Amino acid sequence: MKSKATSFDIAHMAGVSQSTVSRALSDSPLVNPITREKIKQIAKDLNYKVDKNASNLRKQQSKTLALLLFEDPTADDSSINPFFISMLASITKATAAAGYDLLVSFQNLNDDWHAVYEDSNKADGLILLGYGSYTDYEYKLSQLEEQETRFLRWGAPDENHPGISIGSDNFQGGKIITEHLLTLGRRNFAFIGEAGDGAPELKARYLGAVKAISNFQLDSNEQAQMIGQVDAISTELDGYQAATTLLHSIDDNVKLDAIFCASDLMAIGAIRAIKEQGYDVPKDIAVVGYDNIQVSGFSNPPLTTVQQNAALAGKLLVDNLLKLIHNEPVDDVLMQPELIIRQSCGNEIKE
Amino acid sequence: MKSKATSFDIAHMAGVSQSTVSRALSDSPLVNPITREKIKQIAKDLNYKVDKNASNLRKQQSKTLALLLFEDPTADDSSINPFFISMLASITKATAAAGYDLLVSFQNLNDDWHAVYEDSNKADGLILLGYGSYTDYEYKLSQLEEQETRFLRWGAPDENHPGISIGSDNFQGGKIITEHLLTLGRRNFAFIGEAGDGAPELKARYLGAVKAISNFQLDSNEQAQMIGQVDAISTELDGYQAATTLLHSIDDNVKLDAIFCASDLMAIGAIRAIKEQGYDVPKDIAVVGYDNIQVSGFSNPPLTTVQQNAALAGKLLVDNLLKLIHNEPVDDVLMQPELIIRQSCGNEIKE
DNA sequence: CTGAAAGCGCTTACAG
DNA sequence: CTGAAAGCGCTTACAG
Repeated sequence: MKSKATSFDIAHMAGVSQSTVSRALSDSPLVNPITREKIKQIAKDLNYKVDKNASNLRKQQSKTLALLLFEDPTADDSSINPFFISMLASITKATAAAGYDLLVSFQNLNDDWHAVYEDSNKADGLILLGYGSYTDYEYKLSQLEEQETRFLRWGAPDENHPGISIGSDNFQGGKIITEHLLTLGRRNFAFIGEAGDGAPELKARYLGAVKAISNFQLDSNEQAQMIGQVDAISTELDGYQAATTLLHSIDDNVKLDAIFCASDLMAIGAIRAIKEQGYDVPKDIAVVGYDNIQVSGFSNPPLTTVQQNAALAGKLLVDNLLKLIHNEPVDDVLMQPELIIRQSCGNEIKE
Repeated sequence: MKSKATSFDIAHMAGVSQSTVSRALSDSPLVNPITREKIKQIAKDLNYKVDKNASNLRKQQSKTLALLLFEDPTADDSSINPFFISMLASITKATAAAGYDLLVSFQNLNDDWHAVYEDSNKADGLILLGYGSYTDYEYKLSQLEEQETRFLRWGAPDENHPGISIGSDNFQGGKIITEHLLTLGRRNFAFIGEAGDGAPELKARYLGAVKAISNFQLDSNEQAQMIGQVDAISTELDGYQAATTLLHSIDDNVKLDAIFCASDLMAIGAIRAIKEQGYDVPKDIAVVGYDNIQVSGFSNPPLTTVQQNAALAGKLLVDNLLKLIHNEPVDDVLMQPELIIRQSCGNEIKE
């Protein structure tokens, strides 16, 4: 490989000092415009680019952000949470728009990841993206904070977690979609998805559903209830199995008429199971999901679901992280999800 | 922010020279084991991490790879080619496994992207990922090559393109899926997807289909033909519109019985259009796609399609790029795609 | 407006 | 096995 030109080479060719080259290329007003143009032309001819390692070292910054993605270790490439994919895209774009580079890393919760990027000056700040329990994680977050690493977490703001976070209001999401089902006349609900502390996002969706039901009872004096809940993580197969279990375990006297799945993929699996058992969706049982992944518009029936705004989320994460880096104050943000109504909730039973 | 510890701080605390600290932390055998452990302990206590900018500057490397993703500028975040998402994941993992970091960037074909990363010493090599015409692109590739930038391109190996590439055999993919349809008794084909030079990957799929048909005629002396082709880019809507156009334009005397779509998303749109026109899939018209995206297993009917091995592709790209960086010889690779048989091709008509 | 010089934090030949 | 020193390629105070 040809050895690359340095600012000294340019200086030599332009007949000026290396300092002047550096100034000219960074558009310093201190340089004579004619000199500047001459230097820029030479730099262009030589395809000279400022060495980032040197300039970052000198300036003590990296103009780089790092995205740490925490995934379920069992997930293979194709099963990465689709919402995260959208986030990844929007984060990448927002980062580029701000003139920063993005270092992407898929992390395992067990890795010794904390602080590596920022501490080694490869990144000016970190974005942590991942669902799930942060218990193992707590300690590392505190460490990040203690080291005064600039980082932002995707997830529900929570006083028990160190650092600032931007998240979607999962409780509200579970509430509005359940309210919609109640409006449509559904009364006997089941939830497919983990509702324990290991999956706080899903738990919040569950609690939102429960809240909607109890509000409804209070307001209308009508009966409505959550009659079942089955743990399930994320895939189509998880949803299929959970729904199968659910249908077998439900008391025949109670007519289950709505299943709220904590993810679209699980909802699609649940629909498959329900059909197999001879029920119709949505006539017998309404099924709704969460995420509004691309598939959900094309499932049969098309899925009613809750959408989180990934584009906005990515932009907020990047913009606020940059504020943090520039020592500007940043607050937690709780984004409101949006209800996407399609056919799987049974709108037609009202006709 | 606390100012970070440097190797001099460690040296001072350990009562040794800074050189010894550097050696100890890089596990040089030149350091007394006891000294080394002492230094490592202090470094750990201080949460010291080697400054990458400094060490990279000194070593003239970055231990970083850059992934440049070229997307259709019209695509929004959610419509990024699903295959690329899988690639992104596998590339990320392969990069991490090799001890490298990954810089990710979504590029516009018009950007002045060429060479920036490597020339500025932010990356040791580049991976270029994107479908479509490389005409605008050609010049920049030559420049990369001229500058002796280490880069690898995803796409069909092609003598007209500078540089080494790893790609999937799209011609073969189009051929095998068409052969499968022929085996199932389909005779009158249409292709949905661009078949021009602007989309060489899709064109190759089309040509593979045409080849399968002409081979079949030769071998069996039976009639089979490609009776239509409609340009379409990528989305469900594109497929829907293209199929609608197709059904309206086809001569009534010829019974179209198979549509090969250049992507799964378009196939799903095509199925929707076909059903709307009152035809059954696959009874009247078989529909097959390409990509094997997650949706395709859940469409109605489930989609027969062609799968490219993204996990292997990502690994090959990274491994071979590293070889290039280490001045080892690397060849073009043409990967063989795999036929995924589901119901949309009409297997049941043989029963 | 320009140049000489210091220094960012490392790694590594050189000398011992 | 260890240390003193050079130098990677920049940016930027300092002096003019």
